Amino acid sequence: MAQKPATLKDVAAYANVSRATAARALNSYGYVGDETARKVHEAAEKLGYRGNRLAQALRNGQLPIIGCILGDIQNPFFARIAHDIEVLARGHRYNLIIGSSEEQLEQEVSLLASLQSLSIRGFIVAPTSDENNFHLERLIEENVPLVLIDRVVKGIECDSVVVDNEGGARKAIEYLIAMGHRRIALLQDDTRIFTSRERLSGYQSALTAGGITPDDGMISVSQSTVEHAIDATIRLFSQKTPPTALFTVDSLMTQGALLAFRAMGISIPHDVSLVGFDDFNLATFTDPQITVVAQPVSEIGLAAARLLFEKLSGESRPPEQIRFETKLLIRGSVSRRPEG
Amino acid sequence: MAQKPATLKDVAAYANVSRATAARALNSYGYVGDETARKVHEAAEKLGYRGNRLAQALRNGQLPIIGCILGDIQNPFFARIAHDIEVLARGHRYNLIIGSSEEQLEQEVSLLASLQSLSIRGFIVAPTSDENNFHLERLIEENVPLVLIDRVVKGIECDSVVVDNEGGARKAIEYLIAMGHRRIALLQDDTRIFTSRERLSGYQSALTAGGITPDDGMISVSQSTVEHAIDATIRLFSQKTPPTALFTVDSLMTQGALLAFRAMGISIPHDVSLVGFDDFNLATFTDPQITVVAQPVSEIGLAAARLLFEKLSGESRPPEQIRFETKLLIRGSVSRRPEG
DNA sequence: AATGCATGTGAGATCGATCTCACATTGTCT
DNA sequence: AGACAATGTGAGATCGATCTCACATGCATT
Repeated sequence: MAQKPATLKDVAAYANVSRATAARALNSYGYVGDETARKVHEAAEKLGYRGNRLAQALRNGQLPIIGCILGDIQNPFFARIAHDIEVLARGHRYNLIIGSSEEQLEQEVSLLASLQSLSIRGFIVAPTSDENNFHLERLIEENVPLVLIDRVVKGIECDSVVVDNEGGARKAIEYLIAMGHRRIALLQDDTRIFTSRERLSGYQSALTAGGITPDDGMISVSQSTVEHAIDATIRLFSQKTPPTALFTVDSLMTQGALLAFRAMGISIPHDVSLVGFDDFNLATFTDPQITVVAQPVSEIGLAAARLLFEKLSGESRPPEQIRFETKLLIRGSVSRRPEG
Repeated sequence: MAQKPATLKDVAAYANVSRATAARALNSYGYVGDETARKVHEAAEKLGYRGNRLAQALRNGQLPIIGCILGDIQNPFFARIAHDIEVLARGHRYNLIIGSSEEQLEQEVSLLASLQSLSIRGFIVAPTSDENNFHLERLIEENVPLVLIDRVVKGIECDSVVVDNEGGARKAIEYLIAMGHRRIALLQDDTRIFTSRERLSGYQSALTAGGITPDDGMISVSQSTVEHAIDATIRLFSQKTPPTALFTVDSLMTQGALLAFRAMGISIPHDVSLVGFDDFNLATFTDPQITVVAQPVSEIGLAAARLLFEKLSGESRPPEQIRFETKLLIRGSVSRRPEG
């Protein structure tokens, strides 16, 4: 059992050279005799030598791992992004550490600290909060490559990849208004979260532009899980004068709303119209099919990883802020409301 | 910019003691004077000292990180498990590295090697293949804590957490047979994969027990993604004498089948009956609601993490093999077939 | 022959934390 | 007083890979 993995010292001893020479041969730098190099490689092969990445990292001050701090890996949006980043990272021989902040600033801060103490230099973060981002500021100051994803933060100058949340929400609400709705509800997660805030703002500005006064009773806040969204939807639609339409800010909440409606015996689009932010697999299977604001999910992770590796390869350029457009996919979950 | 993080040496210098004493004070071991300890803690505070986990890991030979190699993080089943493991790991001050094998043995092997060279000692793996598992054998030999999840491998003696795949599949097929179906198709992923093989075996044994000869034309293999499953389903149901019922082996494939049926204008349960393995959020929202074999997803990650941490804390006991039961949730996607 | 340069190699320092060992102080007991 | 423990501290080794420096060679040029 447990024979330790071979170290460089073992290889050097086996090949009858010094550690320095062995290192030169294996990493091909400096002068090494052909014959010596051959011997070293042979020894490495024989002993099954695979460098200790920990020692290498300690020496050169950084670990080839990308730290990825997301809201929740169970959200298919983040899962897709994580997957895409991992694939790209693999191409650069990087691994991926995924941490969930669970939308807790404290957890985000401590995760980041913990990863930094691993000499990880390269982060992709979906920041939870708009404020108290000293931890991110410090990364920038220390010149650690950082890409913000899905969310940006004021005062933090760095690469970022987001979508046009406000515009997307506005399109959704304008469409609902055009279909005759006036009592339009919003199911969102905490407004500490950037996307939530932006989508709220698109919701509000579209309402106002449509001559409708935003009403706090039309807004419900819940965590972004199917279960919480079910409760929040039920609360929203148990009012005396319930909304005629609902806009949900992410796909888990959309699914929660669907399940809540079913439980309450509310039919879509007959009783209530629904538009969700972020498309999902079964949006076209449900009856009716669900109208959504789609984001180019497959491009977000890719873009973020690309930006990060540019920075990691030492490229120095001004921060790049990528913002993807969203698209309203009109399906069947919205009905025209005659009276308005 | 970029002032380096404080090291133990800095703290020691600031507190006017040696590195050894500073270490003793911070890690509270050995003898340290009260006053000295106070000074050291004060210095650490002032300098914002947070140990370098890399150096610590190099020293004591292991890194407090769990390596988690799953099939595909985009499958909600694995995403849930990863999430649960992460939460538990956080409690032990461990981080989680997630790698996707993408069901490629080669990728699984190289991921594992790469994580091992980080001195990670503690793995949770959903092995891709039943054969050529030298990499896993080596872990066992080297006494590295390993928990297999969702899948076991013959010849590898270690902790594992799986569900009763064969029984679950059998229940599904028996139910379909009882409802009068005889042309029952199977949509599965590669039989290299343990769960796929077990579910296939449950499918076959139930058919045989029901007096039905298994027919290869009734079996379609696809990768476990919604897109691939759509294609595979279409192929399956474009035959001259198409099946009257379909059993799908995971939730992404179930969703693919649903979308394929919609695209082909096939109605459930009127034209085709459907049972899926693994429940999913919208299974009760679709019309009809989808009958599934449910597995206790929330317990799998928890159990795996528990077993792993038992081993990591040095507990030595014979390998524990946990197998959860599955449950057939009868909803509305199966119809009785009069003629049989 | 003396100088220069290209080529090869090894000894030792370094990264940061921790641990062993040796060396001081005290205080306590015979 | 002398012996011995309990307490407190620092010097140096260690983990494994890499890099700098110094030191050899050999060959070609003046």
